[in-house]
Amino acid sequence: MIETKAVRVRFAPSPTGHVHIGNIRAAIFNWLYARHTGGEFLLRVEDTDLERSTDEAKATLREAMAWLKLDVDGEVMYQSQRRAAHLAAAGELEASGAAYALAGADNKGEAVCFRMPWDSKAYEKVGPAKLDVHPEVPVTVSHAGVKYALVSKKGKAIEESGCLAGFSGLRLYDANDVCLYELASPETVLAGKAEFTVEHVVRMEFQRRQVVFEDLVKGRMTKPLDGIKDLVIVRSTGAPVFHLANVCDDIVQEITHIIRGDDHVENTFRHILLYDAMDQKPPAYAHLPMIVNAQGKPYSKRDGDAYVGDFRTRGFDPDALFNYLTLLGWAPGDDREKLSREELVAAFTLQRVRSAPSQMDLKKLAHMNGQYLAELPLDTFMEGAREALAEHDWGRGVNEELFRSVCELMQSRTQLYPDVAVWTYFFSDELEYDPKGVRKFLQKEGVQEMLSELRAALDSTDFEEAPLEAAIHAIERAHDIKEGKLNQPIRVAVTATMVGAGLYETMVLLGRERSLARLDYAIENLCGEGE
RNA sequence: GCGCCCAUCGUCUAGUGGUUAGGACUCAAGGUUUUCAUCCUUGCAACCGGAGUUCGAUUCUCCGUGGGCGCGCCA
Repeated sequence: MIETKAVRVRFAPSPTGHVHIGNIRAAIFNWLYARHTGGEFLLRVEDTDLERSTDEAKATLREAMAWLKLDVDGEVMYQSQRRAAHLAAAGELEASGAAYALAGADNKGEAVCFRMPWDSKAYEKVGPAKLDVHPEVPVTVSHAGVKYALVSKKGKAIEESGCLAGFSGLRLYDANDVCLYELASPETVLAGKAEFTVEHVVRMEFQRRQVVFEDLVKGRMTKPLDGIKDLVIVRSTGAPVFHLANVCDDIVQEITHIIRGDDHVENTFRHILLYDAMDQKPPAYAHLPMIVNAQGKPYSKRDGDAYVGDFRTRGFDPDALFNYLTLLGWAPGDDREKLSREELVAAFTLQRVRSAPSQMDLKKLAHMNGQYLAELPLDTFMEGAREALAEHDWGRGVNEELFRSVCELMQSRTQLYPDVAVWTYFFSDELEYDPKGVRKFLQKEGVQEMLSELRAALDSTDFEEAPLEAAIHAIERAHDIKEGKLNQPIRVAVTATMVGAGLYETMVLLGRERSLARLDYAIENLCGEGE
């Protein structure tokens, strides 16, 4: 019988700035996985870099998560408070011989360095390796690794180094094919009892080994051990390094699945060895593809739209953004795209995550946002609209009843909240008439006359949809033009634009006084033949 | 430079050893609508290249090419 441990995942951002769209996507995937499996979603704030971590960043982080409704289970862990535990772990590693002291380059003290273990379950033999070495640079072999120089195409020396474990069965040869050195007993070297510097080496041979782990989205991952370096886990200042803190805390929080950005793949090869050295079983890993900008490049500080808060101020709905971001690098496998939280939770699996980077498409996001806005409860829509309206002078302190009616009328045709900028004509009398509309619909033969007649007729017309329509149609019939032909001229006259909701409804909302005043203004000042 | 990873319409993606390679956004053309939006119909548009395996490769393998990531006493 297999006992399956309850899933525990975490989002572990470092609060050094605004929350990046890629970061929050990692949070979303973690959250989805936790909810899908009935596990727990933890938050760990990695604020060990005290100089760059700010309270403001911590606050915006929590805001962004709350906005996207990413509810956290359990206590939030602040990594800065775990420093003692991290240092203790480093001490144990050093005591057991798994880590060693490293003299600081600037003589400021000793750092602690984790040595890639000589043996591990994660290693796998891949056969012999042969490397050409630059003869003028001596090869050094010590418990801290092997340093050597390869030869570039132009004959220059390229300095390289790798952990000692990467060079099992190492042999160094000179130009006469004489073996100058053989790593016969790694124990002696590992214990720091012997160190070698060998000159005039032109070739090195060793048994290549690689580190292996199974990634839930990328599959089997391998990396040659000789390309891996030992890892500083405590700085010479005495501060624990990310790698140590990260692994220690994941152990303490009993994290079962680490779901994070692709940029951490390389760390994983070393982290699993750290787990090993601490006698812990590594968690499962899932590395998510990166999100890139419209140029196909990673988001940088120059991309203003990379921060979660920006999406909010630009008028996106959190559920729409959540839905869209979920679809970046993941798909349910059928043709569904607009999915509710529940549907997303039900459908989400790590197996279906892609492993190629994907680009944001703001147009598609906006389209989806429009769908979400249209379905929002009126009161929720009003909140967002009110916020966006407050950006405009004419949009503050508006009549509540009118505002509600306008929202009702316009909700279905609003894609982004800032689109409410076009609602001016409902709330203000300072209108800027669309010149194209004026030319096309008002400065036409007969329009002035018909509008005048309509104006007169409206004095005795109820401002309700049906009577308005009837009155307009009567004029049209009298002038022998198609019903509806007069609507656009009227629209331009009373709203100053060519687009909007139904004309009759719009006029009702505008009310008699405003509608007639604008009609008067238009007849007097805007009509007449254009030249 | 070295290492790891990736590659289907412009973009997000589905999919298969034999399919008219499907959907969505965008764009274009129609229809509905008093206009706009919604909605509906139609259209444009993709398997990076080359070898190999195979009766057959977009799919499997290898080699290129392109892209991303990593190579810190940052996280």
